[in-house]
Amino acid sequence: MPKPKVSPRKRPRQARSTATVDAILQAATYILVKHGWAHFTTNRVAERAGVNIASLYQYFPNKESIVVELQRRHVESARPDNADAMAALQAKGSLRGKLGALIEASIDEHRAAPALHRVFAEELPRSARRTDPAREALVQATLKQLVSPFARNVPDLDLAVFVLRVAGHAIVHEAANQRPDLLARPELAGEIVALMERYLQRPSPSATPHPRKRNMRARPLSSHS
Amino acid sequence: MPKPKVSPRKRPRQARSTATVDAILQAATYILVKHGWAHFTTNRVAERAGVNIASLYQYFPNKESIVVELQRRHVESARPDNADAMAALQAKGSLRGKLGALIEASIDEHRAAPALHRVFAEELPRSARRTDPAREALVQATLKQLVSPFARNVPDLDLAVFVLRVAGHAIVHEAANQRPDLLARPELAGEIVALMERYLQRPSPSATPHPRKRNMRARPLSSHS
DNA sequence: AAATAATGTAAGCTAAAACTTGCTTTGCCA
DNA sequence: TGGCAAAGCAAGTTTTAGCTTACATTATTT
Repeated sequence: MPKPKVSPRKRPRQARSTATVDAILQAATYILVKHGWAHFTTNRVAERAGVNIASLYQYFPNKESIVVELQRRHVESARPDNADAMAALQAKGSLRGKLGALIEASIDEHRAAPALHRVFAEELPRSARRTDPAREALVQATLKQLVSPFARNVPDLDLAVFVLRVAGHAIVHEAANQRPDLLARPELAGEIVALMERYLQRPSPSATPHPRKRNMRARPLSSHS
Repeated sequence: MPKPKVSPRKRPRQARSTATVDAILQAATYILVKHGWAHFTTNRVAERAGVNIASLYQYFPNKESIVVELQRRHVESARPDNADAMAALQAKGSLRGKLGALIEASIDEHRAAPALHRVFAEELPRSARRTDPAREALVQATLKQLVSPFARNVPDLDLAVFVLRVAGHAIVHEAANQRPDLLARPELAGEIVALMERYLQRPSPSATPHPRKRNMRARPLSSHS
């Protein structure tokens, strides 16, 4: 399989052409969000952008490259936020504070453009998706650095960090896409922090493993189907 | 937009034709798993199945209907497992036992056909995806029933159940798709249970909010970036 | 202001992929 | 064993969508 091109075949040099490119990307965003990848065609994008299809192909070598550029601009615009979040992270001394800053940043990012975010994460085929495994690994490592000083009675820190990372992201992502009402509520971040914090800081194993005495107050009201 | 048809235009009546349908579905599975939705074409499916394209269209009105049937059979085959899991759930008295049974069932389900599961969840376009919102709501309600007797100091049970449901599923799903090594490890279920259990059973609010005395042993080794 | 480069567009081409038509073969049943 | 319905297939048709060619227009440079 030949690696598909991704970089534009021509760089816009005049104001006119950068406006054209912007129009194309804006139209592409609209089509993707409104109709999904299945109906995302170059002809349609060009039509909605009000530019000729041939002009589109002057700046984008193929269909995929349009959404690649969209994703590039998307993460680009999120970078300053990430920098802020990182600074805030260093400032907080407590685990709770650090986790809170992290989650808030993630929620903000999802709030910014939830529909587009969903398309990138769920709708694109693998060929057009910018999966950056290096970035994933970096996040994993950073998170591990962050939480490791606070972990108590965690048998496998790598496993725990995986659990935390996936859970945290999934909750925010799912709320953004399926339950915008939840994303809007201020308690959400606190709940995720609680989930993570208590998972990381467990009582010493000797306290729990006594099997008797466990359910002195845990009997349900009625546990029928 | 006219609702696309989904039911076969002709029901197979002889053994020969049910074999044809099976061959089509098997080929469809192969193509989907191996090459993804982008390369999933009716001609290709028919070719691999060794049946004529016209025969395919005798039993499937269109391309989408093939993967819809695939999904139908998939959940069909998972149903007995679910029944078993439900029975096991009732048997366990403790929260830990119930959660453990639930997670184990989910892990088993993902272990059974991880590649196909991934395709259904991540690769299909919305038009071909069988999202059953009623089922989602049912899961949410069932889970709430299950955990509500055990929740301690949880401010909003609905929110908490959302958090649990999404986190649990995401961890298993992500492990199945990105980290098969993790899915194979027996500790995984225990970790997820720990995450859920401790999140649900929190100390009374008056115990934590003393800000001093918090970090008597939590100072990191070295917290440089 | 002429030359040249950048940008824009009308009108297609092409290949692929969804889907049909018309006919033959196969199996069931009296 | 002949009649009939189910099943199968060769060879299309048609539409769609990615992409190109050849030319026209607009800006920049000297």
